[in-house]
Amino acid sequence: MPTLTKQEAPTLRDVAAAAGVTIATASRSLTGAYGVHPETRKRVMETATLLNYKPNRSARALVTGHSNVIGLVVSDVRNPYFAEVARGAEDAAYAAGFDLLLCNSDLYADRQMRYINSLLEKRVEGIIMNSVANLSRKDQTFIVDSGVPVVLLYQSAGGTPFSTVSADSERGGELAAEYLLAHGHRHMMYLAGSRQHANLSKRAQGFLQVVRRFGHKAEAGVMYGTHTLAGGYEIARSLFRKLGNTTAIATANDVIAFGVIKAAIELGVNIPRDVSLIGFDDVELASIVHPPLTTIRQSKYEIGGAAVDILLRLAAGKDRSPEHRVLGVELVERASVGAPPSGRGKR
Amino acid sequence: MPTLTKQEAPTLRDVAAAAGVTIATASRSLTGAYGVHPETRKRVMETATLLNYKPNRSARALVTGHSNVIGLVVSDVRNPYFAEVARGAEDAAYAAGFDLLLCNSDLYADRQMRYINSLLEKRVEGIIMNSVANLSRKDQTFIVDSGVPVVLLYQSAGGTPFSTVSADSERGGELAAEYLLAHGHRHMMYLAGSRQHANLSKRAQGFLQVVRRFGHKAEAGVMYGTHTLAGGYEIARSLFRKLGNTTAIATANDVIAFGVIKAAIELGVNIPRDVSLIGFDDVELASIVHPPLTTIRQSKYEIGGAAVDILLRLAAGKDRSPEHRVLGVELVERASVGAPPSGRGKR
DNA sequence: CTGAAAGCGCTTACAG
DNA sequence: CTGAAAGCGCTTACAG
Repeated sequence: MPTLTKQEAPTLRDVAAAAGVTIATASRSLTGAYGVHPETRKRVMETATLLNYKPNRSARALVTGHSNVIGLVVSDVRNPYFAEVARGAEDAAYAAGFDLLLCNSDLYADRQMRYINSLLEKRVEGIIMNSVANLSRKDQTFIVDSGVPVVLLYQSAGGTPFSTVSADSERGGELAAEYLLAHGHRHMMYLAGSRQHANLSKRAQGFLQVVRRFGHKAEAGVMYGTHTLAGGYEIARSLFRKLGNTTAIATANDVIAFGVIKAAIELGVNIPRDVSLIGFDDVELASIVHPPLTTIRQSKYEIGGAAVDILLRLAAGKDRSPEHRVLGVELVERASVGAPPSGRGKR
Repeated sequence: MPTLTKQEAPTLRDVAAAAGVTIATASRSLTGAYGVHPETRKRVMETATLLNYKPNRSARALVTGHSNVIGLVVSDVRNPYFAEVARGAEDAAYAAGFDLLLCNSDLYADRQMRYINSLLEKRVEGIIMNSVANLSRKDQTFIVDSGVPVVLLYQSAGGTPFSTVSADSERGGELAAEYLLAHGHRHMMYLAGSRQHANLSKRAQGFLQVVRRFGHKAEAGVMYGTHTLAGGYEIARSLFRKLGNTTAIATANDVIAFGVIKAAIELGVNIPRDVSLIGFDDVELASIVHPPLTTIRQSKYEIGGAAVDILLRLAAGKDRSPEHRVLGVELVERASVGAPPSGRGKR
């Protein structure tokens, strides 16, 4: 096989010389600025493709001040929720000619900050971050002061300097509780995931509020952990050992519910016969899990797209005031919720 | 010119001025080049943090010629396989101080090429691409000629100018066939996904070879489609309508198998009682699906990491000769494969 | 419509 | 150890 001779990549100067113009005219021809004679432009374009010219984006970014890059900082793309968000964001970015930098933080503050710094050095046009809750006050201020548009993926706690996009978490939690109560459940357990996670907390809040409003005949406990399959699995294993009178489990996201299902299969617990289960997210796989998971659907892909939308608007204009969007949720009825078993759940 | 107001991001010049040195010394202090007096360096570093200075990566990239960015072009991050690969790649990149640009091509040639061009303009240090099979000869040559290190995520067809990293697809296919045959299956169907996809084809090849070697008493058909949940679902729906004597289904990846499961649940087909199913990948969710999916495990996360490894080596040295890595596979036994039903599968 | 020139913010030989 | 200067590859006022 012939080894390629690594010739230097042609620059604008090469194109200009070959086309018999100055680099100014070459630049104008290539960037589509008007005020160039059509024939000149045509000639430049042709020699550019002939020479296989590719503009150096670093050089362009340096002079224009625009990187056309957006940073996406999520906990972990392997979480199907974030994969959906990432795809939605990437499609929106692609459509606008922007690139997306993927960062997985595992929600570690130091890793998040290292990413933030790196993105800032890259002069990204904006940053999408799932959460900022585990950062210190100082780190948060640092980000605000940097001036980059930031959109967070949870509901605004009010008065945030960051934009936010999220599903209506509280309403989702309410929906889950109402559904469980309607099926006769009175003793429920809420697997809330991380305490610090704003969305998850809101979901728990919505859930607990409805249960509380129901009166003294219903009750719901809360268990915290990590919002992963492994986290749900761990908690479910201990929960199943002393189920007591709880007849239904609600989880802060589908992945936690998947962990519950895994534990149930292993321990021979039948869902929904022995215990009912309702998730949150409606991840694609929720429908093929056993049993198909009843859950609260949120529009993950659209959330990613909306986040990019906001960022593009913020990056384009001089108005940097934050925007907040809340997308609706709906209950998706499948097969993981049934009536409480007759033996348990009654005092 | 008056001094800059505080809104403008401070530049090296600002830091240098504040520290009482030239930008050359400031630069050397910040980049850690040796030959700077410790006290001078200390002073520069302090004023840099004081001014909240962040080096402009575009400027640095322009002069050094190093972007420290790697491009990852996959079909779709929502495919759990790619999510795993992406995470493995991102972790490796992060550890090396590189950033990862995420691109979803849906395997469309034009979208792939637009990404390639964009990455080339960004002067990425390397590109990880799941496949190049659907690109024209011309496009492939274009990529080779560009000189960027590229690693593909499938087994080398031999003599490729690109590096490759993948699991041992053929061996995986063999493993699946051997397992099914050992369980007494003689009439099998292979859901191969896309015809063009090298890995998937290799898997089918390995599978069919073993069946063929078994002799005239065993047979296997092949059905093509898209390698997605929806694709598996579609094919399975039609397959289940006229199952004939086929008693086992093998799929080219887990996601296709998930589609089969979904169709099975809907049509009341019981796996593995009515028909056995074996997947490929061992995606995290494979264990909690109903029934837990027997499948061939490949090390997805490690594949992503290995791809970055190769790229970093290629980017660092002058040796640009491609490298090929094949990672082992293993069968993970769960509950989706059983004996053939007594009624069918016998002539 | 096109050119000459300044400059974006850095790094790095080359001197001293 | 530090400075003066060139230059990376572009874009864009400013003239003509």
